[in-house]
Amino acid sequence: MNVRREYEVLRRRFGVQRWWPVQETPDVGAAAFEMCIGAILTQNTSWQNVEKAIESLRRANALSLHAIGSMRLPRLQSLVRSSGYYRQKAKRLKTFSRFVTERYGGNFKMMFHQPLKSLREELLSINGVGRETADSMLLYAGGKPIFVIDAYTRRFCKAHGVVFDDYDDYRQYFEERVPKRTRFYQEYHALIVAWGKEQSKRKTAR
DNA sequence: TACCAGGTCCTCG
DNA sequence: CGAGGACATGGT
Repeated sequence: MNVRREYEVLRRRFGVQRWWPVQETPDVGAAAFEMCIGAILTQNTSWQNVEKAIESLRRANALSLHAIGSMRLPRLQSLVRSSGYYRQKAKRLKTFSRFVTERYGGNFKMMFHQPLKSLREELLSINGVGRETADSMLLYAGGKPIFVIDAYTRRFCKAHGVVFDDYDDYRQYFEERVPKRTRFYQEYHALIVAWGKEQSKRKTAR
């Protein structure tokens, strides 16, 4: 497929998405942390359910490294319950928070100051953080130029006759065909999600 | 009622 | 490795 052209097609069809402008928020650290939490909670789960969980965390004043790290597990489980797999996810949130606390002395933002490649490796070493989750964190929280591949992206590719076996092949496919710019990657992925949602809506309407 | 949703990890052969 | 299963809620 013509990856550049398909971007324009999506852009005309769905308009500007501008997901989570973390870099333009007053408290960049807080917004980035929330983005990372969202990335874990959304694993194989609808965003709608994730939003409820994030709202619960916010109301409980629990959207911080320290809060999640020190909270009792059952309490955290009940706060993220609506996101599904809630025992597993509560544990993953804790693992992630503890990792950052130990590795960076609780200075969450410092994490994104190291070289991209080693940072990605590091994220992947955390239990509960796989490639899509790591890349979402890098792209949307860290503002790093990494193209995120998810179920929608694979479906989008397939619809255009492009199929690979491996996750990283998809990533490479996009990255070598569009300008290496964070904003562009963010917007493109968001547009693919918009496309994917419309597809599933249409399917159920048939 | 059944099926799906922006994955990841573990186990077994 | 690689296939298969577990994890769980909320919406349609």
